[in-house]
Amino acid sequence: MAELTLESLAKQIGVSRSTISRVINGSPNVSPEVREKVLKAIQATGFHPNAAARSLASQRSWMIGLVLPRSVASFFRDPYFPQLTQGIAYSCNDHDLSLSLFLVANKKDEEKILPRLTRSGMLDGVLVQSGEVGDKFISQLTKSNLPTVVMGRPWEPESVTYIDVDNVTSAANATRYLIGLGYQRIATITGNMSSTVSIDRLEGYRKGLSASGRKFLADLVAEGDFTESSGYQSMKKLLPSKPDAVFCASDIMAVGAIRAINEAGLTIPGDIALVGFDDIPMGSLTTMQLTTVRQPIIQFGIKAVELLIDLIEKGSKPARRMILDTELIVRESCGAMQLSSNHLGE
Amino acid sequence: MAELTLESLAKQIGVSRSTISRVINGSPNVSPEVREKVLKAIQATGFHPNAAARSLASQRSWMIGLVLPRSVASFFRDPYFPQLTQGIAYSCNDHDLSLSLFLVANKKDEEKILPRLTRSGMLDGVLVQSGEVGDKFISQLTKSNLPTVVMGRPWEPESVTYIDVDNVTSAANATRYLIGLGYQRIATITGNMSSTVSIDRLEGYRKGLSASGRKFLADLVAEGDFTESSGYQSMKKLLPSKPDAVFCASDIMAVGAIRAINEAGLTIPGDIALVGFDDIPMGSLTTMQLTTVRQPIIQFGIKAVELLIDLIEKGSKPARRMILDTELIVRESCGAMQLSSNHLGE
DNA sequence: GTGAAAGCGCTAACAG
DNA sequence: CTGTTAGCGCTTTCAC
Repeated sequence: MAELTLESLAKQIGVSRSTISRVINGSPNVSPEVREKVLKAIQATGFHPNAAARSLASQRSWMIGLVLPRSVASFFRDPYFPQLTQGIAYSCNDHDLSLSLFLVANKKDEEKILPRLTRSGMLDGVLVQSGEVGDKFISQLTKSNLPTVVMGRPWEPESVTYIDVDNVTSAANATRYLIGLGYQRIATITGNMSSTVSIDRLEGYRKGLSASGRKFLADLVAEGDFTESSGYQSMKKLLPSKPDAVFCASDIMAVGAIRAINEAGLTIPGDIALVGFDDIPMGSLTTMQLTTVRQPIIQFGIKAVELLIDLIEKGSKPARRMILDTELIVRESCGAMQLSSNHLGE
Repeated sequence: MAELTLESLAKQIGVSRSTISRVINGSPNVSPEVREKVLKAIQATGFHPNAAARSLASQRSWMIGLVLPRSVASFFRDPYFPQLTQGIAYSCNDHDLSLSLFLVANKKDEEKILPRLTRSGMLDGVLVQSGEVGDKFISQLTKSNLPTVVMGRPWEPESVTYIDVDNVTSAANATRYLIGLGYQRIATITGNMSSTVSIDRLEGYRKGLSASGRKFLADLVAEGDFTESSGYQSMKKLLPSKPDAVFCASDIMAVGAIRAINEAGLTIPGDIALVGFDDIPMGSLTTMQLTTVRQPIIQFGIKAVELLIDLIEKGSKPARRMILDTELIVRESCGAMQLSSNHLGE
């Protein structure tokens, strides 16, 4: 088949290429009859405008990037990220955007990818996962002219647009909930403390304690790194301190903690109560019904895309901030089910 | 800062834009001195060519697509896919390609995405995950002019390029291995039989049985769908038939089977031996050391990208076919460890 | 070895 | 409401 272009199509149906361009781009300045005729021709020929030519002329690519910096190496270990990616991808479909995925493996990738992102005009904007404190790569991105939405609180939030959940309040609420259930020695397993999300959740844990007049005890805190095995190791470190409850900064670490608790011959929630964070689908991970702070992961992705679209269309300034709500989902592992039956309807 | 283009850069350093283009694209027809000067200027200014202009002129986008059809809904449930994606993304980085991700959620997405894929010139080629038998979307893709590599055996393999592991032989070997260990009633949990991979692994199971003169018994076969819960349900269905070993078509279904076996008060491998497929990282899934058929998932992604590059550069014809090897990883769940200590070094 | 010139296929003023 | 025209920033002949 001959190359199908605006020009050739235009000749076929006897209009100018501008007219076809107008109907494709939804311009109101086309008469109904002509629009009908053009639409029919497009349908019949299966014409689709050339993306490169379109981008070049309009200075818009209709493509956004999803960037996972090197510091987010756990990326495809934690079910959180695949879910997030799914939310983002579906949202892109709904908005007729294409999604480009950049997984940064190493320093060399960073150097190759950064200029491609910021200077090639390939993308209208990017979504980048907040990584470690001090990550140069992310700050170079936010300082560039490319519309950028950071997912998770950035290290230096000044004048950068980001979306996050309220980790501090969520963690404080979870901790206070455990206190309310009567637990005395509430421990926490944190993520790696080089990330803002871990800092925030630990901060929430502290606040939850102090709001109820409890002391913060260093030997009831263990640092993990958002992997299952770190949850397991951290729990083993905590056991000698005899906690009767543990707030885990992620579900996947809670799964590791469960393993350590079981191995020690202890029961949940009888000996140790547990609360996680995320509410990832646990079907395959453990049979324990985990009480957890639910993050609206899919929604997070959807909102992130919409925030980015807003940035692209209305400019990056002023920086915007969107904080999504979480919800404490009470299940077996915190022991509340045994104390009351009020929550059984969950 | 003023817009940086080939033209403006050329003026700055007193050469023509063709010359700069030549050094960027590695043409040999540039004198060493000029090349040096240009390189320095590019370095200093951080110049990066505009992607759209480049694509338009060269008819190449240096971008490939990863397409996950609707029929692969389990996508972000099974750890297999995130790993595969990672392999593909890293390989793209190495080859200076960009990766575009298309997750098809529904019929409407299919209709919107297909023409964008095949007619917009946005992509140099696509990788598509083989889905259900009869998937129209996939066959439209393979019949288009867009270079396409199918991952997994396609429904109609004639003249389509694909990459796969030898599922039939792998499953047959696993089955024969169980026979060799002395098991008498070997069952299997399959994936959804609408997919070629499930068909192939069941076929291998049959071949493994018949190669040893065993009969194929319908009540020792249960159909799952590659989810953990389907593994659990399938195992429950199989229990009344008293199998002493089970070959599971995926690790994630094996995890479900383990759960069902444990719930029934039976032990592994004492009462029932188990072999899985994939060799996904099980850290967080179960404490059982699962014997399994290892697929080289990351390698699969890397090779798929290289196959696609070959198609793009040398044309889609003739169709190519690449079959990767698997390896049986012997661990506790098949009972071999108790029979001999030869494999302990694994 | 280097520069000039002709597009690549589209959008977006600008006329009419 | 529609057509004409001038680019968007690059690659790629073609001369020199």
